[in-house]
Amino acid sequence: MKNRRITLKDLAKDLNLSASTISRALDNHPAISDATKKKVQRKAEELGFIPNSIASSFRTKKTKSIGIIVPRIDIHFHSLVISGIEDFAYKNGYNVTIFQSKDSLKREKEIAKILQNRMVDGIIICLSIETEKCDHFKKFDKLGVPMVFYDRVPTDFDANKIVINDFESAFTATEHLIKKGCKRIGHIAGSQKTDIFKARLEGFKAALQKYKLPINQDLILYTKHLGYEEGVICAKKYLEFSELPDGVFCANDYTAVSVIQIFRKHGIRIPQDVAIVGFSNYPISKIIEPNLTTINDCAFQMGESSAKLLIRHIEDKDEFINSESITLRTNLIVRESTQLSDA
Amino acid sequence: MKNRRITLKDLAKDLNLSASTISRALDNHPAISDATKKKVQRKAEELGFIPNSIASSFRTKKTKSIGIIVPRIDIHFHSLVISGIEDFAYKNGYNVTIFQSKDSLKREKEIAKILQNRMVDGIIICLSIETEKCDHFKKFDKLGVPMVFYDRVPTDFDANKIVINDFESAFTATEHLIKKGCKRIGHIAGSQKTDIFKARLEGFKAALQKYKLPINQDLILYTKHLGYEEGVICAKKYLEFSELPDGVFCANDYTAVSVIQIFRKHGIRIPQDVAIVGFSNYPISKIIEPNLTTINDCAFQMGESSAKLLIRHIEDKDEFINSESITLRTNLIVRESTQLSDA
DNA sequence: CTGAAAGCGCTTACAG
DNA sequence: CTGAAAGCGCTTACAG
Repeated sequence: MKNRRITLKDLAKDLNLSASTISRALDNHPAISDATKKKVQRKAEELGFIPNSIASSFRTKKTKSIGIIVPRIDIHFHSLVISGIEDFAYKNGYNVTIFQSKDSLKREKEIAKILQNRMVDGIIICLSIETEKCDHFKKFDKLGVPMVFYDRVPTDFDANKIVINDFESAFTATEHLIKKGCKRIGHIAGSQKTDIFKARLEGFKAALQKYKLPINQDLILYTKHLGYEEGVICAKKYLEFSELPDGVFCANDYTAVSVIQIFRKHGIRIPQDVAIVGFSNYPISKIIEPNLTTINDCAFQMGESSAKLLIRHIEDKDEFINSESITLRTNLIVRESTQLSDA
Repeated sequence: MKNRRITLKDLAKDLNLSASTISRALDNHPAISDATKKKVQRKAEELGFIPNSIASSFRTKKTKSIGIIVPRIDIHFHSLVISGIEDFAYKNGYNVTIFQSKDSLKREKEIAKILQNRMVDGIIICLSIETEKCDHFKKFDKLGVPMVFYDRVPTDFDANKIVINDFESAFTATEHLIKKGCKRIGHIAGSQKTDIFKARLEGFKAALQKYKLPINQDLILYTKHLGYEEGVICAKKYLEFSELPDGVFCANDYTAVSVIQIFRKHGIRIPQDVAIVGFSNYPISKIIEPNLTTINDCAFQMGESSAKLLIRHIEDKDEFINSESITLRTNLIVRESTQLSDA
């Protein structure tokens, strides 16, 4: 029982007006009289007219659609970013089409190819972990399709970027430990191939230097993916030392959680014996006992900002701007893993 | 420096062929000679021709696009489902556009209105918590746009559904506690306005009945949203009883985690004194100590199945099928919260 | 095996 | 304030 859908023409015939007038009336065009607009709107409502957005996109070459490429959407950080993007996009009449690169460069390239078919007005990207060169994205510049990168951003060309200040955040986290009296501070680092983890390590070192604490290379442990299991291994390494660290700054919350759990199993009190700081403010940081002090990386806001920047670039192309780079403010959330609760 | 994009016509002129032939050649149409196909494909490659998918959609009335409406994408369950949908859709040449209802009926209706503009070939939906009547989705049936509902599904009309067997899963979870020797089993229930939580409560009761255990209403605690904080409150209620339960089946993992934490704080051993089972297999269930025994609700598979069913309905409309309902298998993952580890 | 032609449903520059 | 006309870039039924 599929009825043919109502088109502009149907409305036009019904009202004895031209399709042009109908189109303008529905678009609230200033040249159309209020009487006509009312009449058209009422009729459109009555017949249940829904404009064919594909036809409109085809004609205007605007899809009001944003493409997103993320490594995986089931990683909490990315799902929060996407949520922020969707929220801002929705409010501004854009919809959001998502693709997962699965951290595969090959798949990222495939997706980039697909997105050239004019399905979207702009693209928001977090690079796959495998991506080192971004040639497959350069063509969008030529095509006039704006891009915004977040979190993992290209280093080989000038692009719109939304990032947090990893160096400064790591500095703040480490400084917090120092101010709590820690003198022998460890760091669990992420892959040094990734800029953001490199910056976190640098921020860590810089804080130690500022406060004239020695940088003890043994206390810096490196992981590949900052996974929970890798955190367990790091924690056990610390336990083998003749002297424990009295504070650990972990480059993410997963590893921080494993350190807390392993240390506690060995009767080490947190924060009295060792204070722990994480990074990202994952949901688990509020649940683990003791609650984890961590850096709030503002993922939702990162999504909002990405969408905002992208839509601005879509809607008014300022020929003088080549690229914009925005750094978001993070904040340290102090919880029990560095501070005894009052209770 | 935006160059005009290459179109079929450009290729046609270049090769002294008609646009029809180009179109067919690129589509691998059987009537076109292999020689021509080769020639066309080579030229297309050379000039960097990318077909305008909007024009094609407009013409064929197929967008190769799926719409998803979820309450929130930053809820882990939904992000897993979406991941499953994206994965299956991608393999089959579909892309995926997401909308968040934010659990608001008003917003869900707005989105339903937007999606009538022919942007998508089909829709996958998890109803907002506020939704009781689904009139705003019925028009898609008339329009011939297939829908698949998952998790929270409509009860007021016949629709394609993908669900798990909540009753049976709850039965299994409770039976597991009984077989571990529990005789006084509590249940933390979700809102009884939601079918799935009602079914979990029923499954709980059915297991008790089967094993001739009394159903003690006092031990059944009701929450609104099964939130972590609500779980804390429930756990404290249990502590006020003259006799503790010796097992608790929680309708989700968050409340199970809070029960574990609160009980342990009061020196209650888990599983020796009280055994705990959750529901959903959230990431935290593997991290909390003791690890949580829980029902794996197969969220990713639910996404895959939803996409598979939807695409089947999009691609070959079988006039005889009015609606399909698929129930997925779940499984109990036994961990330390009900069983002492060997270590 | 290939081509000419029509048309999908809008929007908009131009004319009045 | 309104209309006639062209056209966006494809696809496909029809013809040869």
